Amino acid sequence: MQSSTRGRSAGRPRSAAADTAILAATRAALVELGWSKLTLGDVAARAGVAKTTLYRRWPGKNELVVDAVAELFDELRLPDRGSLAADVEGVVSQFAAILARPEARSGLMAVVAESTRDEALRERIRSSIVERQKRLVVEGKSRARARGELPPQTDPAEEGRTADLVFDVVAGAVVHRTLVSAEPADDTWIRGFTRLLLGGLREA
Amino acid sequence: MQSSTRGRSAGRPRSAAADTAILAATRAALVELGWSKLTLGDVAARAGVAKTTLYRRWPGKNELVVDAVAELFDELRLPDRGSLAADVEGVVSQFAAILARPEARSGLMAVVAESTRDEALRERIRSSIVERQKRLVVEGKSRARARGELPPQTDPAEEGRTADLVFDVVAGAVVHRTLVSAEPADDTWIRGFTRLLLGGLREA
Amino acid sequence: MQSSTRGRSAGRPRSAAADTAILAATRAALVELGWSKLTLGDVAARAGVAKTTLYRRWPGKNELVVDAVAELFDELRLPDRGSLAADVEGVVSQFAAILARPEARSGLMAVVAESTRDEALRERIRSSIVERQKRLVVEGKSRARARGELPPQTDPAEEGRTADLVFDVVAGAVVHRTLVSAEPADDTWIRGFTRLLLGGLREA
Amino acid sequence: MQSSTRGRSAGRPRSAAADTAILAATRAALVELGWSKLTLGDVAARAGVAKTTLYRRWPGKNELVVDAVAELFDELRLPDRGSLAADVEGVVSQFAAILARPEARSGLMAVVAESTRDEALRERIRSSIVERQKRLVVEGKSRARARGELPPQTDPAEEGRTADLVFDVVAGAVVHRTLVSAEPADDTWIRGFTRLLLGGLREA
DNA sequence: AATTAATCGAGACGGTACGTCTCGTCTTGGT
DNA sequence: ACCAAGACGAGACGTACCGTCTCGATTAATT
Repeated sequence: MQSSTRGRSAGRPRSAAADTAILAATRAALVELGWSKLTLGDVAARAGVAKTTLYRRWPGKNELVVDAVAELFDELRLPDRGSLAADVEGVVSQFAAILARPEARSGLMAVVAESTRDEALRERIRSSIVERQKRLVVEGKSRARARGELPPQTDPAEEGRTADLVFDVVAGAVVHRTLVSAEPADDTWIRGFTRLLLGGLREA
Repeated sequence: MQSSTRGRSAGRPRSAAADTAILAATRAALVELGWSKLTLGDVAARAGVAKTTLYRRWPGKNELVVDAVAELFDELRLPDRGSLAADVEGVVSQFAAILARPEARSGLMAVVAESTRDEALRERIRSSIVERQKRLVVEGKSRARARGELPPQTDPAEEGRTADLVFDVVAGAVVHRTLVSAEPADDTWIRGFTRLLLGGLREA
Repeated sequence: MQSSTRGRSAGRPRSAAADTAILAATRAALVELGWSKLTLGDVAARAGVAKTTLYRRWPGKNELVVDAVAELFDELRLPDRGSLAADVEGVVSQFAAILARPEARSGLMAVVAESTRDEALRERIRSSIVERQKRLVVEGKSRARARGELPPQTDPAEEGRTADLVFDVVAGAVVHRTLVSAEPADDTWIRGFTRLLLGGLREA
Repeated sequence: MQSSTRGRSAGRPRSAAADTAILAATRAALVELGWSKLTLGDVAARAGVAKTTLYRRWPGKNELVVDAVAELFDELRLPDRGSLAADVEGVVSQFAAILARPEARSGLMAVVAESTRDEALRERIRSSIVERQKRLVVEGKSRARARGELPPQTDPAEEGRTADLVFDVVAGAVVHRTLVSAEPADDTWIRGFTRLLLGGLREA
């Protein structure tokens, strides 16, 4: 009795609007309550959805928050500002702006903390957030190379290692500045950091 | 009438042994259960202490974990290995080793996450962990200066800013590498990172 | 749109079996532990029910015990033994037998004590126990009147007052004998009490 | 080397004022909080005394409340009003007045309830309250006999049984009226009850 | 006057139960 | 087959008292 070709199963299809509403409700709850006081019952209520609907789509709080937060980082862009230094400053500035938003601050570190004991969650974070944003480093480098600010690529493996290192340094420094040291990543700080990073890159 | 100057307060004094037992039990619970499944009732039971004793001394789970984790970082030393590069590699290596221990991994990020919504907790982390370990940066720099590897100090304010920046970069990069990217900070990575950092420092 | 008239409310309906199990468990706990050592957690465990289920249905220990004890008194019957004296002796004997059971002894006085400071509880006791059993007095009187042992009813208000008085005297005397004086209400005592009561009734 | 005859032990003697203060504080707490919310810590604080002092003198809450309540019933008097009926009405009225006071209402029934599972407490209640007040029945009867309202005593054992019965009926009826039926034992009720009681007594 | 010993206040201690909250699952009837 | 509603078993939360225990400080009677 299966009419269509693919497994378009019978019965009422899942509401597409529900996913959007749930993720938005999750971010709203993160803003108001923070991660530890966020409850799935509350998210369901905000989204106008039953708890069962929520559990049907996400295994639990951690995975839900990862998805809700991941969307925030997709806003990052790498605008061409003419020089490598300016490009780096621009993207760092955008990154700092996202980390200044409470829904990101609260959620991101919490799921990272949880991920230290949950391999599946770690993988989810890596694929949804980390690897997804490494595009910025790769793109930035190739653009700098086109401008002649960096020497042409040599060993691809070495290339990957350097990209990973740069990503850890950039993301780590901004996160540590804003969340651990709890001081603003303002323009002065960003300029200082960029000078240090590019200096290191030229030497290495 | 109170005879003495300060309040050698009346009543039975608090047991000093209890504090030690509680912090050790907290670390043990972090290893076994991780932050989110750690319960204060369980910690109390492990420490052979009543829940009330625990609540009498710490306001809650977050503050307890901060204190339990802070002690771990006091193990950090800055041994003189003859050159700035070797010194940095040494301390980064120790730092990475601590972050490889599950009681640190689980606890540290979680309290940072909580601190995004709790000013008092943020201050506790800062004074117990962050500021406390900046000593390493200061000491390393002065040692390098004595060796002539760095120019003598000029502006003290500028000096402080640089120390903060270096601390954010070092701590942030190692944390991001081990917890977010979830890859080991092995000797290869440490050498690469140190080269980048020192290159940047010389330029800046 | 709600189709039916009254709120056949949505959601899973409450388990009817739980109520029965909880009241039985309450009586069992009263027998073993008495009122003051009875805990709602223990009752829930005995009934194979979660604490929340219990709190969803009763506001607290007092109300639960009232309901558990009230059922005991519904066993009282007024068998026709041929004369008013024999009827009274019969029902007093049954009443004494109930008060000899530990689940009644423990619970009844305790909730009466609590009710001195809780109007709602007082009303609950009155409707579930006191007024409910006054039927025995009314029925006994009408039966005696049919036999010609008592004069026909005159003033209905006066009638009600007398019924209340008789109920207080009978219930009070038996309770005081068994619980305060703490001596058994055996056949000798019951005969003596019945003679005194009926003597007074004929005069009054 | 004990000099004196009795064991007048050395050391600081117990404060006599403390007992008075504690019993008064207990009654005050009964009025404000009732039995179930009365805590020994609170009583100690009201009495300006340490908890240890209180536990040194009473085994627990129940015994303390018995002693605090027992003093209330010592106020009962049997004034000579000229006839048995008037005497009974007088003492019943006093008894009802005491039971109208919250410190008696709250405490009395609670300790009776507790006593159903505590033999030592039951004995304490009996000796401090019940037997102590049976004097009223004995005195009332002998006075009535002197007036010729009752026949002279015959069998002493039978005499004791009757006194017990009368005490149970009087105390039980008043308690039941005021605490269980929770209606006032006003003059109308007292007159009705006295008529019933004396009618029964003359017949029996 | 010095000694002795039980009392006193204060308050921390190991326990236990409280009543509430959230979890993730399981029934309902309705769409 | 999906949905909203809401009851369910489970178990941690942070608080309140329990009755006991250490403290140093009093306070009389005995030396």
